[in-house]
Amino acid sequence: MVRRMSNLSMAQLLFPEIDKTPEDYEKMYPARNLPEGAKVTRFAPSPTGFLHFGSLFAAFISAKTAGNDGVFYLRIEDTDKKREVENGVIGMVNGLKDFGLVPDEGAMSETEESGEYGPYTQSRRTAIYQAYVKSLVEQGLAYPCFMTEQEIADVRAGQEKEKELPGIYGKYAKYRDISVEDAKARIENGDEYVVRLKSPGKPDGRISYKDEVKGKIEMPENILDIVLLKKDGTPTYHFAHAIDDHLMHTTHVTRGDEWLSSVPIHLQLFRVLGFKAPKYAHIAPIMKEDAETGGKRKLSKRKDPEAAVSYYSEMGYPKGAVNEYLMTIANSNYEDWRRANKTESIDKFEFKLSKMSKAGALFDLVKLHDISKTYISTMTADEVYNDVCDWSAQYDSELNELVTRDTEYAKKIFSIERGNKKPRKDIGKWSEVKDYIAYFYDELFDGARGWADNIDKADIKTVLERYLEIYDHNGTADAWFPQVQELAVELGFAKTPKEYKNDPDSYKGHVGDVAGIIRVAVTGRLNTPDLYTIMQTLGESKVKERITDAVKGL
RNA sequence: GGCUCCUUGGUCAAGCGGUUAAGACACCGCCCUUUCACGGCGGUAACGCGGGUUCGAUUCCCGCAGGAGUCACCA
Repeated sequence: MVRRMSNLSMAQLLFPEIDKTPEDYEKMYPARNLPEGAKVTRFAPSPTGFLHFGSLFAAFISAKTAGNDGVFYLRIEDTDKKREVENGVIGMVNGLKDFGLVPDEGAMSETEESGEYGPYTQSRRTAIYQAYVKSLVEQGLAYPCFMTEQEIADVRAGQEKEKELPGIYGKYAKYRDISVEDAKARIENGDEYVVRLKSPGKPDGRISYKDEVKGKIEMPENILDIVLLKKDGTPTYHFAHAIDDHLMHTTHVTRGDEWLSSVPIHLQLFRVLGFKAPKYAHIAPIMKEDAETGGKRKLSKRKDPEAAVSYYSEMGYPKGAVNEYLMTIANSNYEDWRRANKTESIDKFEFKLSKMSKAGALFDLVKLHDISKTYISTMTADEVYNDVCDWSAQYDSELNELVTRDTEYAKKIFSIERGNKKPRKDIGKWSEVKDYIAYFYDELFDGARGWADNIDKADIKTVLERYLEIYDHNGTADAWFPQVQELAVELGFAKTPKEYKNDPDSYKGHVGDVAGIIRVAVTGRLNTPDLYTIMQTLGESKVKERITDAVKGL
């Protein structure tokens, strides 16, 4: 009885201003009205403004777990002022949006948010956390701790020396049973304090739970009197996680597996608070081959440019392609599904947490590039055009000027060998486009160069001069190649590569060499898409001008 | 160091007691082809090590090794 009285007055001493109770908040945030089995997930970053590829992956997994029926929301974990960055929130929101991840509710910018379960920014939820801590103190489950940093460091040093579990617990929990009078005196004296959980854990206790991706996991129970509220009154991650995910009715907590080892703390918190714990899915980090050690390591913000999602925007990987790649890493059966459902939306694929890999996958830029090439090859010319415009507007003003100057011309270029049954797979990212289309624009075309060295310069000249004479811009695609063949035969080249192969000494080369000469004259390249289409796109005068110039240059 | 997770080709990975150990990317070869791509066909290449259990282990158990994560008033 005395004990209870003192708990109540302790709570009142610590939180005189807090008048709401947990019950009040439970009423404010009732269960969500969702279909049976619908999942509620979240992405909860610190607003550093820097979106790591691994975080994007975690957000992607969360969003896919919620699927179409559930809710995926964005919560901002800004309880550490040291980490904060100006406009960090909008940076995260835009980073997600760049890859098509738009939360159903939650923070939208530094000041705006949507949804019924807010605030979604932890710095605006202080009163909520404190109400729950107050209640815990009333129940004798939490207490103020006045240990100084130095004291804690000393305790730790001693524990390490004795090879004991480091932390504040048992006999090291100096203020576990502090009296109200003592606390009052210290507070009046201006001493700073944190509020700690009076951990009910037993030293040899074990807990086990089933992780949605890692499977059954068994760990020692938490016995540490962990900090609930920091000295400035803000909550620690652990406490905020318990309160927020409960009040926001999160059903599945998907997060990086660096959190795996704090699950015992979290489960204990949920139990002490009387909450039902959510399901956890701990996902492995995306790794990177480490050139220095030859091993694997996490994608590093400092060492790897591709760690920042902005890298993919800058390089111009379409968001759909990045999504394809993420899903490939997430669920390996996705590639099979995609092959069987080439034109279906990625949303039709049934993503499963249980199919995720337990170990960290090595990031594979080459594979991303391949997936992106395939993805872009299925886009229409208009889609390519629009994406190139959007990308270049932000990252390459010269390219942007070129493609927007003459929209029809640009679209014609992007239409070449596109939309047929075997579309070209050549562009992997938008930053390659300028080089790829360079010869369609005089400003970027740097002349006929790179002649194949198996043909004499004199023969090249003859080919071009004769071709100029017979070139018929109004000819059909079907008539074009036979004409080149005729020219080849006339000038001593084999009509087909096969003929040449059978008797190389009788010819100067074959029709492919002739086409190659024209190709170099017109485009300055040895490898291009279909030459006829290119010439049609360039226009008669431009083709003739290029060939004429090439002849002069020889 | 304690605790915990992970370990199939170069990479991502199927597999869940008996398989010629899938498939994809990359690489190599051939075919197709006016070039380059694409596409088609084929090829090289893997169960970390040591013990068990079992008629039989990639698969189950135990060690070991290696890798990763975590041990804050950071998330």
